[in-house]
Parts: sequence; C-alpha cells; structure tokens
Amino acid sequence: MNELNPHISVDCVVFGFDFEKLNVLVIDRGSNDTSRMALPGNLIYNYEHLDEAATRVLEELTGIKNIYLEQIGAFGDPLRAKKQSDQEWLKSIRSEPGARVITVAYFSLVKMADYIPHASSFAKVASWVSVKEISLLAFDHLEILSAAKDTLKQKIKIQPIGFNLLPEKFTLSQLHRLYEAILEKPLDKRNFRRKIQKLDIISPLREKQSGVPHKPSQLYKFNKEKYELLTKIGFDNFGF
Amino acid sequence: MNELNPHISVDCVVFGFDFEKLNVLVIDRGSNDTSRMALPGNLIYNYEHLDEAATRVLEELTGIKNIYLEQIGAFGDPLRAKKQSDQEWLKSIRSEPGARVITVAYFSLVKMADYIPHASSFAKVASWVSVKEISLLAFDHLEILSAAKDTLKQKIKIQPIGFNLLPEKFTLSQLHRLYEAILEKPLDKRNFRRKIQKLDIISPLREKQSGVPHKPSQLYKFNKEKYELLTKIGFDNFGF
DNA sequence: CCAAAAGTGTTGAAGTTACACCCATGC
DNA sequence: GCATGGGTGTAACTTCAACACTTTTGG
Repeated sequence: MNELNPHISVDCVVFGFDFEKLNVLVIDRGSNDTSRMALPGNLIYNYEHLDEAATRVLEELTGIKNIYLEQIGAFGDPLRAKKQSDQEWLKSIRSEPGARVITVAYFSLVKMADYIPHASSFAKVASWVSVKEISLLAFDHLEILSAAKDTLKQKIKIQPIGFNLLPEKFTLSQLHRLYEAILEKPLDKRNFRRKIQKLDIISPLREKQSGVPHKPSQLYKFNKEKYELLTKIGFDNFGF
Repeated sequence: MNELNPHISVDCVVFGFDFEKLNVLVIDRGSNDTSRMALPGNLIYNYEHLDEAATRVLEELTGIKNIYLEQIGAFGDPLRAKKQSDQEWLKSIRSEPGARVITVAYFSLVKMADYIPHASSFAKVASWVSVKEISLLAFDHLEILSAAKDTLKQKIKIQPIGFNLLPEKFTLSQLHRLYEAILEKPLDKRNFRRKIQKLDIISPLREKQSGVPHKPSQLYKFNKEKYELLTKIGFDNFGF
C-alpha cells in the first residue's frame, strides 16, 4: 500500500527572480500570527523516492513539471514543532501530529512567469515574498531558507544554474542583476559581462528589447549544449 | 521514552589518511559475500538530534570525541535494501526490518592514529580500507561514499579541513600527498607549498623529522586562529 | 533635449603554471 | 658515496579589479 509516511517530509525552497530581487514561494497557513508563513512541503509516500516527493510537492503547488531541484540536506530537531502555532497546525493536517519528523529540504529555481498560483493539497494560498523581508517562518523553516541561500550562493559560482530563474530570452543586465541579488553584493558591470561572455554559455538573438525608454538591449538565449556541459562538470570558479 | 526510531538512520563515511592514500572505515558484517562491508551507521533515537546521532555512532565505533563531522544529505530509495544479504542482515539487527528507512549521511575526518578498533553495538569488526579498493558495499552505501568523496573534494578547495586528517605535527610533503590523494591528481610541489604558506594557516616548529634516510623535513603545526577563521569564512578558491 | 539604461577598453597588479637543481641524512 | 626525499626561484602568461564615457531610445 502506498501510504503517507508520517516520519519523513520534504520541504522546498522555491526561488524566483523578478528582475530586481530574489523571492521565495511561501504558503500561508491562514491565521495571522507573525509565523504564519511556511515553506511548501509535505509528508512523503512510503514507496516514493525523496526526489520524487519533492517534485510532486512542487508540481502540486505550481503546476510546473521538470523543475530544477536539488537536495540541500536533512533537518529535524526533535523539538522542531515547539511553537504553539506549529503544533496546532500539525494537529489540523496530520494523522500523527506528535511524531518525530525528519524533513529533507530541497531548493528549486523557477521562472517566475511560469508560476500560476493555485491551491494544493497542503496550501490554500502560496505567494512570492522577497527573501530579504522574511524574518520568521514556521518550524525550522528559517534555518532551511538560510541553508538554501548559502547553497545557492555557492552553486551559482560553479554552475550556470542561474538560467533557471530567467525567461528564454533575457538581457545581460537582467543576468547581472540576478547575480547581484543572489550574491548580495555589487558586481562590476564590464567585468561581469566579460566573464559571462567568455564562458560561452549565451548566444545573442537577432532581436532587441523594444518599448523601453532607453537604448534597447540585446536579447540572449543560453547555449544549451555548453550549459549542460558546465552544469555537469562545473567550473572551478566564476571569479566573483 | 527515548526509543530507537525505526524510520531514520545515520551513516558515516569516516576518512583517514595514512600518508599515502585515503582510507575509509567500514564495518564487516561477518559473512563473506562480496557486499559484506558497510558504512558504520545506526538508527537514531527519537529524542536525538541528527548530528548527535552521528556523533554517538562515531564515538561508539572509534571512541573519539570531538570528531570532525558534516552532513552530506539524505538518502533512501524505497528499495534500498533489495539485496538478499542486506535483508537478512536487517532481520538480524532490527525490530522492524521491513520499514522504509531514510538515512542521513555524514562525512567525517579523523587522524588515523586516534582510532583504536573496538567492537560496538552495531559492528564486531571495523577496519580501514583504501577508498580506491572499494567497489561494492551494502545497501546504497557505495552511492553515499561517492557523494562523500565529491563533497570532500569540493570542500578541501575552500576550507582547510584537511588538517583533521593529519597529526598535530606534520610535514609539508604529507600535506601535499594528502591533497593529491583527495583530489586524485598530481599537484606541483613548489606551487603547492607556496599557496599553502600564503594562506598563513601553518607555522613551522623548532623541530625536524629524525631517523629518516634523507634530508629531514621541517615539521609544522597549524595555526589555530587562522584555521578557524578560514573554516568559518572559507576562501574563494585554493587555486587547484 | 532630457532621462534612463546599454554598451564598450585599457592599464597596472596579482596570480598561475611550468620547470631543474642542490641539500641533508642514513646506510 | 649513493639513494632518498626535502627544499628552493624565476620567467612567461593569464586573470583580475578599477575605472568613465558614448549610444540609443521614449517621452
């Protein structure tokens, strides 16, 4: 029988980029205390792989298939649901609310435009919140978010995963702002462009921005072959 | 009550360096089929933190406290114990041998000289085996070992954790061979020495090797303050 | 014509790689 | 005195950081 396993859950940190700042998808548990937000997550099924469970949770939530997903690690204090509000919530959704639960955290990168909000089995409302504005979350989700940010910062330096956050066509400035948002520090425009171009993972399109009140910028797509090569082998250092 | 949690285990990849090659501590399950070796690991207690469980398992096995330990991630196919020999073993040691188990893997670095083999609750015999000689392990332990090696390769480039594998006093050649063993590639002797010295994490002692049939080499200790600083903040790249 | 963002090169400093010989010891 | 590993410097090259002005568009 494929039943929910009450001891193991997955939680997902879904990042999205709105061309200005980094956002995270959080679900709202309805009441309006300060820790009402949580990361999307759920128990796994007994015969489900961990990665499959995370994929399923994300697909239920966002409707997106083939989402970029990577495990961060396992979390789970014996006392992770010590807050009153967390315990009450668990009682309302779980058959064994008192069980010790280990959660396996994932981080995920999506193109914000792909996400169409809709209800899911574990969330009535999900919404994008700026990473910088989050100072409190349910359970140990703030710790998980923090680990996800660190992982993202590290990985962006050695793999071109940032492209998962951008639409098919994008400008170098957008990519630039993306890196600044993730690394939380300014990067020199000219040096950034030079480095990216040398990696040879993007190709200019025969197309420019239009309708902008300034010089229209060149649009690029990324170069799938090179991208996949670098995603596999990584590169030693982006040099940032 | 603090009972074993039959759903969650920890497994540890314990690396040791014998001045020539990298070794891993494996336990022998006694029978002599080809997959008889396993990584040390055990179920966690219900009220135990994951990190504490790993620390406990390692202390039971090696008697070493304050061991360097870091989580790799969670593993656990629904079918991870599909081999006949694994199932039989589980029946002999677990109260719920059929349960779905998620294991949280850790990697650990120890000074080989510190390890005094002795029996533990989950292993009659533990022994060091060269990493390169391992081609088969119980359950999904080969996959875990492989993840541990990758993690170690990455981390050694940005944190000076290698010192956990060496005795208090060591020579630059030993450190050099350690890096080569971990990275599995030759490193230029002079360039290696220059880089390490520039990091300023080691200090020469007023002492040299003796009894060696060649020029005795300078002994070093590592510089704890600088080491701890770099362990925290990391460095962008060792340049290897 | 003004505001706004796009796009572009150079220079000095630092870091990287590759490479070969002498040194101190035990036997 | 010989075998063994220890220890050292330099030159060519590449990479990096810092920095300011011109261009194109919409309004």
